[in-house]
Amino acid sequence: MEKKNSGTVGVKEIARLANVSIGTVDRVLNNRVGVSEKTKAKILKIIKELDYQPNIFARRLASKKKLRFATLIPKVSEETTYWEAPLHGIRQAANEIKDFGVEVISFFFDQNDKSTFKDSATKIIAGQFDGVLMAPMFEDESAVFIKTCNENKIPLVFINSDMPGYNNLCYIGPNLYQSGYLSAHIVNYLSPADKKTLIVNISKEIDLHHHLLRKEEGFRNYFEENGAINQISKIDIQQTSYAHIQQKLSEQLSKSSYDVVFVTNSRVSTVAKYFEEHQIKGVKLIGYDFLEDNILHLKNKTIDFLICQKPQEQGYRGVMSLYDHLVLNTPIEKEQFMPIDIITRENYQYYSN
Amino acid sequence: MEKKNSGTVGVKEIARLANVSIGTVDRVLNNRVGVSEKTKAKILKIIKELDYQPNIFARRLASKKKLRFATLIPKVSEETTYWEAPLHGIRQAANEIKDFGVEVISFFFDQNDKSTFKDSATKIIAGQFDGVLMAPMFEDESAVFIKTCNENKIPLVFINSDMPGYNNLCYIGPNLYQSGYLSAHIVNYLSPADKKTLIVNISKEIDLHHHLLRKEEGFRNYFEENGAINQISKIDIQQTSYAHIQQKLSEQLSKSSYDVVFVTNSRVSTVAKYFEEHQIKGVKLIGYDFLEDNILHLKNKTIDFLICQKPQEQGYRGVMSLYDHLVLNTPIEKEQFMPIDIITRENYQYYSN
DNA sequence: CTGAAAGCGCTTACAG
DNA sequence: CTGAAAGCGCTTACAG
Repeated sequence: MEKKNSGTVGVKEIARLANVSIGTVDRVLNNRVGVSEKTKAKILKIIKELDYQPNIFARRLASKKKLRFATLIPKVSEETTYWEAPLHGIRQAANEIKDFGVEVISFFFDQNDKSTFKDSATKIIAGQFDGVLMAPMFEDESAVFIKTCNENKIPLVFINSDMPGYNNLCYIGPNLYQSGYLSAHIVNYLSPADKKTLIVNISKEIDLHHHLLRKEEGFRNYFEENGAINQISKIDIQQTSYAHIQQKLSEQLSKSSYDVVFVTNSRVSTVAKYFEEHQIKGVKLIGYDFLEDNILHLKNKTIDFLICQKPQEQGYRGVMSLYDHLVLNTPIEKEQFMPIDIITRENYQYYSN
Repeated sequence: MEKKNSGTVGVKEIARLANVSIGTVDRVLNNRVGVSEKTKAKILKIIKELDYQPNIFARRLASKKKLRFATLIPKVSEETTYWEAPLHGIRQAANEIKDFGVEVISFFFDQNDKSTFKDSATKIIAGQFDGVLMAPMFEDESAVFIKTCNENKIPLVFINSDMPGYNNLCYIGPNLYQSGYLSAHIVNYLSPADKKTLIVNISKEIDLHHHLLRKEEGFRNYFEENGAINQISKIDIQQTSYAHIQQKLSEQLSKSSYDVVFVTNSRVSTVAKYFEEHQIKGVKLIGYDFLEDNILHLKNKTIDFLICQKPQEQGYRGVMSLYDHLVLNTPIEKEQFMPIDIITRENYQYYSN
């Protein structure tokens, strides 16, 4: 009467071998309390010897356990649609794991208003979630939130920008310094040999500004380390309205002309708009992110290169990391840097964010 | 006595509503024979009204159905390790879906020996597989194999290179023309303005050669369409030994010097080796593929750019497409072009094949 | 053409 | 601390 399934062993077989019931096997399998050390050891030994692999389908079918993840990222604004992509990735992951009993709930904040971050953070704490994914943009407010999560033993994933020195499960996002470094490397290939380069930082929030400075640092260091001839100027624009940006750019460009302009974030489309309106030609323009506006100017030939770091995948992998950690108990790599993709008008058609 | 699971409906509920047994519901669900048109219609109606979604876990747990996929790609040779990556992707996919009852068996052929392709193809036909993934490198031999698969109603996925006009499930791989076009676009940014460019095709097999010509075509057309000043020469090297390549390159370079050399495949490392041994400097070198040898020369600064098209993902998505088609019954996109990635010495660290 | 029962490999109360 | 039973939502023979 061979009625065993071929090859794979199950709880029943383990129970038989250990002379206990399957209930007891289940208890040690899911390390629940209420098993004597002795029988526990015996069962553990058998499990190991047999290299027992639980059947995830049977487990899911029988289990009623549910997990809940919270995500906390900036909301999509008129100023930038960048955060659509991570949200899309989060939703994709949520969809894939919902059949496995996990629910993902999204919270948002306004990049220009720290209080909205605090409000959402408070809601998440109150919501008793099992895992959290966040974009830690505001340092102080994030630090407070992280501390509370740590106290409640809620695993935290950071995406898009890191906060080193905190107790998070992992970081998934760009290496900012290296992306600036790469940009300089590209610039270095462009003619003429002794180019005049302008770095443009556009950002309202001081906290966000730090990230741009990391890119600037990478950019500058490339030229230093490689001894390339290059004159670098820079301009910080701390208001994001077009009128203001326009005025600042006009001031700067009246003082000097440039061969290359490097915009350290996705606002590059604003600079492109300025170039087009003012008929500025022959200046190589490099910026960040695969956004509709930017792609438009890439097609126009106003923007030459866009650097992009898979924002959608950041959201996707962020949620999946929580799942892998909490459900599958897989070890998670602490720092997961995204590829640094170079997008031009001849390969953007096939790019996947 | 509410013991129904919240929200979701199952076969039991459908059976109750239709006044039949769950066995009958199961029959129409999996469109098996032996149900009267009348009850079938009734059940179908209820399924639709309830928007019934089967529980995949229960299905897998209860089902004993197995599927078998075959893959047919070149074997890794000393000449090139390129095919490690697609194989790796295939294995990754195989691993992910093995719990879902599908087995993936890999067959190989020698790129320099068509008879090995035919041998493996024969084995696959004999093996009665449910789906096939292949790299259709040899046109005539592939055509015969494809025909047999079509007759046996075995779905076919092509990776790496396409064979348009055949009845395949989908193609997953590069747009060769566009990758040549992009390469030219990059070259166009390089100094000096009026560069002398050399195209190098290295390939033994005539069939493979066609693919290189598609890239060359894209490369040349870019300059034509963009009216850029450029002098293009080219050299076809039909033996792949280093001695032969060396001789051919020496001949060519003795006639003229070049600013840029574009190698249309992964053999670019051989050209790099030649440059290093012969102390040729200041020539920009562009080629294909994220292979260990190539990356070495990228780090050396002999190779400037590598174009890469995610070979591992091609294998992964190829197998997954068969799975999605056969198991999940998802619609599959016929042409799936890979991104065209630009790799330099400053971003290769983070590249994922 | 249709139904009733057993079973897939787990987890979940419940009883002791 | 441990066991026996019911059940998760399907599929699979088997009987009629």
